[in-house]
Amino acid sequence: MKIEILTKTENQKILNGIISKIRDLMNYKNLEPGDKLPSERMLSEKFDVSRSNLREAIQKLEFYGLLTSKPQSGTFVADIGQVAMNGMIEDILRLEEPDFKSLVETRISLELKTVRLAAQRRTKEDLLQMRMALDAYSEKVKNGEDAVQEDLLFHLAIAKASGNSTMNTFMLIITPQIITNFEKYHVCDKDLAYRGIGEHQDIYEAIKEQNPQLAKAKMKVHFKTLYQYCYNI
Amino acid sequence: MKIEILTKTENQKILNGIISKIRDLMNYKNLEPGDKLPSERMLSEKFDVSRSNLREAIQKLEFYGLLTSKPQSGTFVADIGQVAMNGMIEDILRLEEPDFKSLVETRISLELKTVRLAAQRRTKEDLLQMRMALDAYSEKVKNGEDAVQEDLLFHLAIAKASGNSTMNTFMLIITPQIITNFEKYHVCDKDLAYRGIGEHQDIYEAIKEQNPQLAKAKMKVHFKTLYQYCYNI
DNA sequence: TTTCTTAAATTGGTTAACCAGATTGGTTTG
DNA sequence: CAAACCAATCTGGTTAACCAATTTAAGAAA
Repeated sequence: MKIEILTKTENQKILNGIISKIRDLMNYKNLEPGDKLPSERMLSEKFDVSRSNLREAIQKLEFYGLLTSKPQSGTFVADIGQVAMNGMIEDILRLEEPDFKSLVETRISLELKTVRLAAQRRTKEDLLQMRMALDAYSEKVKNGEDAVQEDLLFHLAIAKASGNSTMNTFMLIITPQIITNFEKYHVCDKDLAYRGIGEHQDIYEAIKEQNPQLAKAKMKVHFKTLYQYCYNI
Repeated sequence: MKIEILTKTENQKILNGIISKIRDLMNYKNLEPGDKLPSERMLSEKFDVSRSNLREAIQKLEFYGLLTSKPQSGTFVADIGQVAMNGMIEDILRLEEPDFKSLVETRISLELKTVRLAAQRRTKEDLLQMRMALDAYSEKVKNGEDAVQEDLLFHLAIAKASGNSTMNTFMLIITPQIITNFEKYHVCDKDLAYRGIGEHQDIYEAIKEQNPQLAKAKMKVHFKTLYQYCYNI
């Protein structure tokens, strides 16, 4: 068989095609939670795709919790009924690449929550890590150096201190994309960076004092100065 | 070479081991943004792991936006400096499986935002889809059937109407895990389901009227009844 | 007829061989 | 001397062969 190299978007298209075929099959066969899918080999032949592509598709559905595969046994429908299964797969297929505005919106929403949780739950170790990130940030800014990374680490330290592993994960997912965009558009100028020092300090103090409402307010201030230029992009 | 089948947790451990080795290498070699990593074959030999395992590790770092690999060319460090790179990898390695409480907290926080955005941005198609999900839910409840799926689809319709693809994705990620837990602990009794009809209706109306604050308030009410039993688990 | 045993077939996971495109270094050519 | 060219090599991606655990069902034993 001839080997073909695909770009990532082409590959994505094929994957989505396979996923929709899997959905159709599950509907046609009326597969219910716990039922076993046909084997990978059979499906790849039936759909006329390579087994590795089919595997990728299954793994994507596994990521969203819709299928689970057991070694040497089979791939099974998760505990999700047909209605929800169809709805979710449709959503997954329609998912588009996130735009910068979506990322920023989501970050603000998440951080206004993590900062409150951090104020409630922070341990001494959490405080120490935040302190270190904060100091590293100040140092860089005062030396006139770029401090986007240190800024980021301070915010990630807050996410960690929130004690919510889901939000922590989400912050990790969106953070690098935000950094990339920030650097691309040169969002951070020096004046902004200087103001950032005091704002970080305020947030840190509020968390230290375990004052969730104050922490949230200070985070809001921080975002306001951060993103006042953003929406012109 | 002898083939070994691993459980998913064992595999996860190996993956994390490889990731930390990649981090060490990047530090030792002072790799900067844009620099090329050694080839997969070299790394797999150097780390004494299979190439496929190494590939998985790289793909995980790609998922978090820390590396990008170009076909027939190489794997490159993303536009993230060494400090942030180290911090993020450390966070990724420490990530634990989300507990139910984290999921619920995150869902509430996300949905209180998506519902406001949906009220601002919903199109007529969005309304239609929400209406359909809502009717399907009522129907099921009135027939005394389980309606967890239809409930879910209503909430996903709101996420879609929010016009924020990032939040939409996040909702898709956490939703199946929440359903599974709900069904496991039998959170939803019939009384709750009946009240859900009216609450959904209220949320829908607020979104239709494009009243973000009211929509948020109604969503809060909905969550209150939904999760009043949850925290006993 | 029922239950236990066992061997063959099936399955998802893993490894190794292979492919096509990109890179690179040297050579040729203007 | 510089630019264009070309082939050998290297790279990530893809496929096919292989592995071991599981499942299945046929056969033996009760």
